[in-house]
Amino acid sequence: MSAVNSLPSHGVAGAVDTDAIHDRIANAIAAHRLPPGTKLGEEALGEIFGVSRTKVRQALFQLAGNKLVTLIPGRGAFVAQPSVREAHEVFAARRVIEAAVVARFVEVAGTKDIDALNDHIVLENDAIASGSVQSRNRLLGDFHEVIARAAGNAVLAEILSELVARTSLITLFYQNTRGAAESLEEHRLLLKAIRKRDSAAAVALMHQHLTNVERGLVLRDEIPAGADLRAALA
Amino acid sequence: MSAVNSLPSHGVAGAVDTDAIHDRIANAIAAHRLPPGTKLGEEALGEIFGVSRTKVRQALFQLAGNKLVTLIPGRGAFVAQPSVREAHEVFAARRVIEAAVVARFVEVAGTKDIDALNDHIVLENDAIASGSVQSRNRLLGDFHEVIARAAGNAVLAEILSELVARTSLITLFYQNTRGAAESLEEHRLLLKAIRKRDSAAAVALMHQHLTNVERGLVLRDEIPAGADLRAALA
DNA sequence: TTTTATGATATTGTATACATTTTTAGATCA
DNA sequence: TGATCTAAAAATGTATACAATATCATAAAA
Repeated sequence: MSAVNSLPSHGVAGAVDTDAIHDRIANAIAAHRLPPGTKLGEEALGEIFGVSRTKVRQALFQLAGNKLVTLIPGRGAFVAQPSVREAHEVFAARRVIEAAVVARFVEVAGTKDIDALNDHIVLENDAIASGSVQSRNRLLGDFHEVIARAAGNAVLAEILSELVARTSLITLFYQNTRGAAESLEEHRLLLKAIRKRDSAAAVALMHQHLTNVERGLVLRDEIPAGADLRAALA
Repeated sequence: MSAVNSLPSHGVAGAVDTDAIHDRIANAIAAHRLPPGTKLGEEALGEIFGVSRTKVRQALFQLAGNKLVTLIPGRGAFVAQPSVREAHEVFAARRVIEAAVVARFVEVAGTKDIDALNDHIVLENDAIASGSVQSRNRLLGDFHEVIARAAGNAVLAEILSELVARTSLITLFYQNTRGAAESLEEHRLLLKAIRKRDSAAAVALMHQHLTNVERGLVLRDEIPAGADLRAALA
C-alpha cells in the first residue's frame, strides 16, 4: 500500500518516501495512536523514518493541508485539536456530501458493488467480535469511503476521504460514547435500503447515522496525554 | 493581502513568504495567466520571487494538494490539465455542495449578508461593463464563495473555495463559450429568490446555473501555449 | 516561595551542496 | 533525411549547514 521502493542514496536502509511518511502519520492519527496536541518534532520523525528533515517537513506540510496537523510558525507541528465548532461543521459537511453520494450509489451500484459493501460489513462485524479497536474504527470509517468510491465521483470521494480522517481525530478528541455495534447496525440498515434501491430511505438513514455519531460526542475535560512517537509509528 | 513582513537573512530584498508564493501562483492560474501544462521550474520561480528553491518547493507541494499543479516525479511541476471526467466531477461536486450551501444561506442570511451579495453583483456588473476580463472572472467565482462564507460552515466554504479555483482552470483548458453576462443574470435571479427566502427556488437556480456553466464548456483542440513565468507572476 | 532575568540548549526556517535523473545537443550511422 | 547513441547541460531529489527563534534550566531578585 505504501510506496517503499526507491533505494535512497544517503538514507538508512528502510528509508521511506514522503508519501509513505504522510500515510504512516495519518494512519497513526486515525488509529488514535497519536492524540491531539502531540508534538511532531522534525528531527525525531526523521530519525524514526531514517530520512532527513527535508522529507519530514514535506509530509508535515501535506498533513497540515489535510487539517490533521497544525503548524505553528517557529514552534513546530502538532496533531490538530479540532474545535467544537469545527467538529460540527465536519459532520454537517459529511451529511451534505454523503447524502448525495449514497443517492448516487443507489442509482449506479451494480451487484458487484453491493456485494463488496456486504463483504465490508462482514469485516466490520468480525473486527467488532474480535475486539480489535483499531481495525474496527478503521473499517467503520472505510465503509463510507467504499460507498463514495463506487458512486463514481472521485473528486467527491477524495473530499470525503479527508473528512473521514478528520472525523477520526474528532472522535478521539471528543469522547465517543457510542458503541461500534450501533454503527454496524446502522450500516446494515443502510445496505438493506440500498438493496431495495430505495434512495429516499438510504439518504435518510445515512443522514440519521451521521447525526447519531455526532450526538455521541461529548466534550472531554482531560486531553489524552502525549504519546511516544516511535511507538505510535512503529 | 500577502504576508511580506519578515526580513529574511539571505534572500534578496522583497523576498516573500511560502504562502505568498502559493497565492501568487494560484492567482495567476485562476486569472488564466498561466495556462495548463506550463512548466513551473523551481529555479526560475525562485529567481522571480527572490527566494531559494526550498520555499518554492513547499508552495508547489501545496498547489499540488489543491490540484492546481501536477507533480511528475523527476520531471517537475506543471500547471494541471484537468481531464474531461475530472471537469464533470468538479461540477457535480459543486452542485452537491452549493445546493446545500445556498439553502443554508437562505435560512441564516441577515440583511447585511444579502446586501453584501447585492454589492458583489454590482461589482460583477461594473467589471463586465468595463471589459476587465480578469477581474470579471474572479468576481464571478467569488460570488459563490461569498455565499458559502456567509452560510456559516467554514469547512464547506473552504472545500468550495478549492473547487472554484479548479473550475477556473477548467474553464480555461476547455473553452468557455458562455458569456459572462449570462452568469451575471443568473446570479441576479438567485439573489431575487434569496430575498424572497424561497429556498427551493434558490437551490434549483443554483443547480441550473452550475449546469449551464458546465454545458458551455467544449473540448479545445489546441492547448494554449506556455506562458512566460515572469510576466504571469509580476 | 514566586517571579523575573539570563544564558545554554534544542528546534525550526532557509539556503546551499551534492547525487541522481532527465533533457538536450551533437555526432555517428543506416 | 532520419534514427539512435552518447556526452554535456540542466533540473529535480535529498541531505546538510547555518541562522534565527523558541524552550528550558538555572540563578538572582522581590
